[in-house]
Amino acid sequence: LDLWLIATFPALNLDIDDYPAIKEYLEQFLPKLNQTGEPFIDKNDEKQKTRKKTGNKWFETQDQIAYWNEFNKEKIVWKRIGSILKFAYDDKKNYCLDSTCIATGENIKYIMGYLNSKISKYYLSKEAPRTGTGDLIISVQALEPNPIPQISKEQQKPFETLVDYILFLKAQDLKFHGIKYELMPVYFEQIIDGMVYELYFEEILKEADKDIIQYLGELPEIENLSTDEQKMNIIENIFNKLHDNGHKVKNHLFYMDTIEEIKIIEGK
DNA sequence: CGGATCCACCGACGCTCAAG
DNA sequence: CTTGAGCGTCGGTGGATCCG
Repeated sequence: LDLWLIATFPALNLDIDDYPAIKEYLEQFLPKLNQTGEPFIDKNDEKQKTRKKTGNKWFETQDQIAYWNEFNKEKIVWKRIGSILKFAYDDKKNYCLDSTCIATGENIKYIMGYLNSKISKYYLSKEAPRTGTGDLIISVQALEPNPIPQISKEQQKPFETLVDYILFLKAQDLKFHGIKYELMPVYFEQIIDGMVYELYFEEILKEADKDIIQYLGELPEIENLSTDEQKMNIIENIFNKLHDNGHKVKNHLFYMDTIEEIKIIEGK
């Protein structure tokens, strides 16, 4: 299945006459497509408005989007406004609308993992501006001052690998596999939450013998494995090991909210 | 069960601001 | 002036839930 995206960004300076099939298709939506903001009467005698007034041509999008090529890069995508914060990873060149934001650049998987962590959500819920109805506005302005711990590529590795595990698991039909498999991505997310706490409160956690990063052990990469079965086997083995009640990671995570700072962040 | 009601969310709007 | 980024708001929608 081939899907084509028609993206008539003004910044592309397209001549619609070079694309007769697209022109013919879009013309059926005139005069609605005009960007004059003027009202008009449609076929059913209903009063309608053309699109908002801009200097752009009738077949073009409303916003300039000179940065359109950023959509083709590895990126984080999130909904700008809402009560539930989710930061998604995309390397499939998805284009998205004004109701979302994207971020491209370095360290994408680590930053995505961080932004989805409890500590980041706590920070945003305190610091980000809100709409009149109380929804959070997670704009560029809200994210820029976010104190994301800057760590080396080497330190980012376990974050990235766990992100890969979670992305793989969430792409599977976990209900079909069973309840244990549904728990796996949830637990790996908890581990990342704990790792981010450790970046912030390393001294406190080590003092209380509740740190986890040094106990994670080897987390094998899955991206070069050829079959989903191989990936699932690796991930399940790691899960079995880290989720065992005798394992320090499980034990330390379970009691992490005895730390006062973490208790506050988790609202307990 | 079907209709009424609610509510979170999406897409789009109108606007400001910056730079040239 | 034009181009371009992006902020905060709002109406409509559709899924979820309630209720008779």
